[in-house]
Amino acid sequence: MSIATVSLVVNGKADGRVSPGQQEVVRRAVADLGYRVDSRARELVTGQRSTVALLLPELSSPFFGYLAMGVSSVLGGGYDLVLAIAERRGGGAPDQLDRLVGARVGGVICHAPPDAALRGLGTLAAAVVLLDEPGTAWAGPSVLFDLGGGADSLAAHLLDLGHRHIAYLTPEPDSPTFSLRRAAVLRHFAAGSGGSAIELRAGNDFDAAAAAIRAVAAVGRLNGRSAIVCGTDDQAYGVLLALAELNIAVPDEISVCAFNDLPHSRVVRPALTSVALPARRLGSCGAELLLEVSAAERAGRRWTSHPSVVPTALAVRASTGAAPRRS
Amino acid sequence: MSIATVSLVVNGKADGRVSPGQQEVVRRAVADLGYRVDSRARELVTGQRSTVALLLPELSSPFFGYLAMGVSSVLGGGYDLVLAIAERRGGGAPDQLDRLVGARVGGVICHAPPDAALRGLGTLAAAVVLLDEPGTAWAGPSVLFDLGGGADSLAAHLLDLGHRHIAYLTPEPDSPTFSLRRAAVLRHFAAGSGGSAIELRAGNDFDAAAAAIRAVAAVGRLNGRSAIVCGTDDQAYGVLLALAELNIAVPDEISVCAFNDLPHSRVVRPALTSVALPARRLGSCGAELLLEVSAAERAGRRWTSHPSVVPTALAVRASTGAAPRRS
DNA sequence: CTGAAAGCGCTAACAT
DNA sequence: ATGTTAGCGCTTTCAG
Repeated sequence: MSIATVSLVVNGKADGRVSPGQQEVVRRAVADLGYRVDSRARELVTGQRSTVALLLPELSSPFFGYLAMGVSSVLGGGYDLVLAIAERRGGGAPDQLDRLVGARVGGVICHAPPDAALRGLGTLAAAVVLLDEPGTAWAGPSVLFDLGGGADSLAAHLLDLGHRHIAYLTPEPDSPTFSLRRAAVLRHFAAGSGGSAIELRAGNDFDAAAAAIRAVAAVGRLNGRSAIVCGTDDQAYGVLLALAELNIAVPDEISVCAFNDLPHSRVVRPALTSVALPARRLGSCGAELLLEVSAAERAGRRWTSHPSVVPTALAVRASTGAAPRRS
Repeated sequence: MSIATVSLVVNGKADGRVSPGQQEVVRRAVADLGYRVDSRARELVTGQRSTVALLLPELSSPFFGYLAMGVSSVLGGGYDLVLAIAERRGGGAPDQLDRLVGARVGGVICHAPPDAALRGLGTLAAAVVLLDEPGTAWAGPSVLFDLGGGADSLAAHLLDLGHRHIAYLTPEPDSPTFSLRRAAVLRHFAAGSGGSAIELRAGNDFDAAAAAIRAVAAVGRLNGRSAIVCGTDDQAYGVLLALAELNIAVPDEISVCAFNDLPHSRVVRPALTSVALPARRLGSCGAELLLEVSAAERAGRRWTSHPSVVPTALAVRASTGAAPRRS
């Protein structure tokens, strides 16, 4: 039993080339010794790549958890998924990228890359797909949310309820997905159409959002606003917190809504009206796209196409109601 | 400039062995070509392992997100983190493990492994640390929450408020961490001490928990219970949902509390009293432990010690209040 | 100080 | 049907 024979058997290429007897012998030995092929050595000689990297800014929001599960589920048992969390403060993104090229990953799926990383991605010599990164210079494969559609539904809902004057709270640091959400909502409340909007900024977490609202309320800038629209659910939760403290009734005095529709939006009080952004599908579409792209690249074709877009839907709940009559 | 010289330079072992001139030449070439060492080939020859696997049951709860971030932050740039999600239904755990041994991972950090996986872990020939898996047959390195302490605080809080008759909702499928939480709470409400408890089971998500409560309330089994304790925050959110539907006031008619203290527990209404289980620390301690263990193994020593335990703390909020006078 | 050579664990083409 | 050989991209002796 030579070393090459073993290779043939474990790779299922032993069809007419190894006698059934030998095959059994090999199989038993493999089982007894608990032998597994060293995938690194295998890839070294075959040149195939069986690991894909998922590059995320963080993982504390369930949004990214769902996204990762979506990716994982389509990659399944066929690939190793390496997780790179590019926590902004660390600035460790370049490091992470270096590791990935060193590991010869077969592909990268990337959400909200720090700008430095975005440039580095080009160098990667691997298939790259970008997620939820609309309207950047990126010409490569990507999958987007239908944010425009979602924003339109949300605005229509608000307009229906009589809201004309809103505040828009947007996460900072800004990013393309956030600025698109903002622009797509705000254009429905442009001054010309009899509406108006003020813009607020705060970090993308409960406390920062709550603090921003408290500060704005303290100087009376919320007066005359009948709705607050937030870039993310997490911000909206903070807004709800602050409004409760301030004894401002939602939605009777002011309506609140946002983008994401995390599961928790059903259970906060009042339950949050939100544009559902199906993260899991974003991840699974991204992974499927990556697989296609890298297959195409391996076949020598360059892959070109418009971004895939995953649909969004407005979930209407108790946090939005009719605008109060202006006093 | 030979191939070996390059190796010396890029590995910083060129001290007195390569002339400064050559070093510069090499460095420039490396920069120009964008060359990175192939870490797979390197590890093939050196025998070192620079990737660790994180094995999780799912990622949709922020709990696991924080855990993963904790792991990632201590592993930092030094290791690749491969993520294996062993979604229970898939039963894909054995597959996942096979991949990991094939990839020759240097270590595995594991939370709530399916039983099949747990057995397989022994075979792994890599350092393994278990997280939040108390009192199993596992004798190896692990890090635990101080669940006993947390349960005691929670029970004391409830007892203080006059609660004697509770319902305990526990996630299913059961697991060691869940059964320990349950046992540690329930012993404070044993029949002998003038208390009583009924046990409820439901899947670990909002809807399953809500359905369980509705079902139990429908047959009047909640009568006489002044508090519901849940194994996880997610269950408690479902309970809150169901109770609101049923027009049962929390905490005036019935108190609700749980384990985990996810960030969202501050924003549900009423805000949830919960035992804080710092997931991020669990992850970072786990990663540190793994690093120690594998260093020890490499040095030939076997690593033995008691499990590390990360402290817990009770966060008291509005969902628990004085037990109503029994009618 | 530098380069040639061996070999890590594998696969694929080539002999036997 | 089986075994032998040549490398995949590296690191590490060991001669020059």
